[in-house]
Amino acid sequence: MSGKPKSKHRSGCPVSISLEILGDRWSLLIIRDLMVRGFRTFREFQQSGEGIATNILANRLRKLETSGIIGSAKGVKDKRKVNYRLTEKGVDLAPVLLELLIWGARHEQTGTPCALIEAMAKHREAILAETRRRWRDRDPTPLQVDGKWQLPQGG
Amino acid sequence: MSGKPKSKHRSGCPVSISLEILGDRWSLLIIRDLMVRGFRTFREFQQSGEGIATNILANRLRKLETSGIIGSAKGVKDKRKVNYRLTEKGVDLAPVLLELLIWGARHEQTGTPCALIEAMAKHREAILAETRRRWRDRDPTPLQVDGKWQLPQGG
DNA sequence: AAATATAGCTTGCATTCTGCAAGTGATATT
DNA sequence: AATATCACTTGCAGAATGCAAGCTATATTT
Repeated sequence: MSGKPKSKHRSGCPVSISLEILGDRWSLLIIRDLMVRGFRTFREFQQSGEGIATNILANRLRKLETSGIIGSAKGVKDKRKVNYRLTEKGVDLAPVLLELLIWGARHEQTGTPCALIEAMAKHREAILAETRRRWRDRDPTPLQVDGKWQLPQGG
Repeated sequence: MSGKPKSKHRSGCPVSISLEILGDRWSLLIIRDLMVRGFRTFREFQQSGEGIATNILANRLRKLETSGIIGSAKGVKDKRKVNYRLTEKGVDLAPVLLELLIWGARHEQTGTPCALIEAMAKHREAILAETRRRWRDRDPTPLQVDGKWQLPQGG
């Protein structure tokens, strides 16, 4: 019953508030795995290849859930498993992720072919529309498999 | 002359590499201040209102310069001052910043009016074009003053 | 049914990063 | 000449991170 405000932000700037939630090395990678790789479980995130420690992963999943970006549910077939999924708030991060991808691919040595980068920048809206559609339809197949994009009409 | 690779990345994923550079609570805020508020000096960043510590600020400015996102030059009138500026690589972060802004404004309590958020989302391309133009023309006036956007035809 | 394996964490500990206050050196102003 | 300002640097305490090991619940194998 205290009169204190629940959240104390550094400032009212939306960018600042977004960074308080997402501004670390791991959170957006987890969201990427959920969004484009179709990962659902703790194990999958852990073996994602980036080498996140299990305590950090558990901590980030908890924070993302608290922030309303992801949700979780126990597996029905295998009750040991916990299936994570993006919320609408989470899938709304698709543009952020896509812009980070385009920027990194353009300016850093990532091995991404130039033509592919420019194609992604050009078909930005189509990629985002497909991402949202897949989420709405609960389409479980990954958008990206082994680094290759699975888009309609081969964008 | 060693055969070691200069940079060891967690993975080749562009998102991952972008986050190794930008994935913290402060870097993108400094870029925001350069891009939309017209800040140029250490003092200005420090007094930006978010409360960054001076050692962290110095560290981030150094890292951003090493990454080629910003450049710096001693002041000509006042030689104590160091003027920072975005490089092209830095200004290419405008879409990332804008998407973070739109996401935060949509999903968090930032006091941003709904109408303004949707206007920004709608006029995305115009805002980005204006940002790039201002950078190319070295237009020194801030894009945003006291939280109000200074855009042609009042977008 | 008992033993073993797997999934999703938690714990302990050493290292690194962060935040805060104070201090420093090079200009600039009074 | 004294004082102020700018851009940092330093010291230190506390928080976050990375790594290995352990733990509990459920599933699979024998």
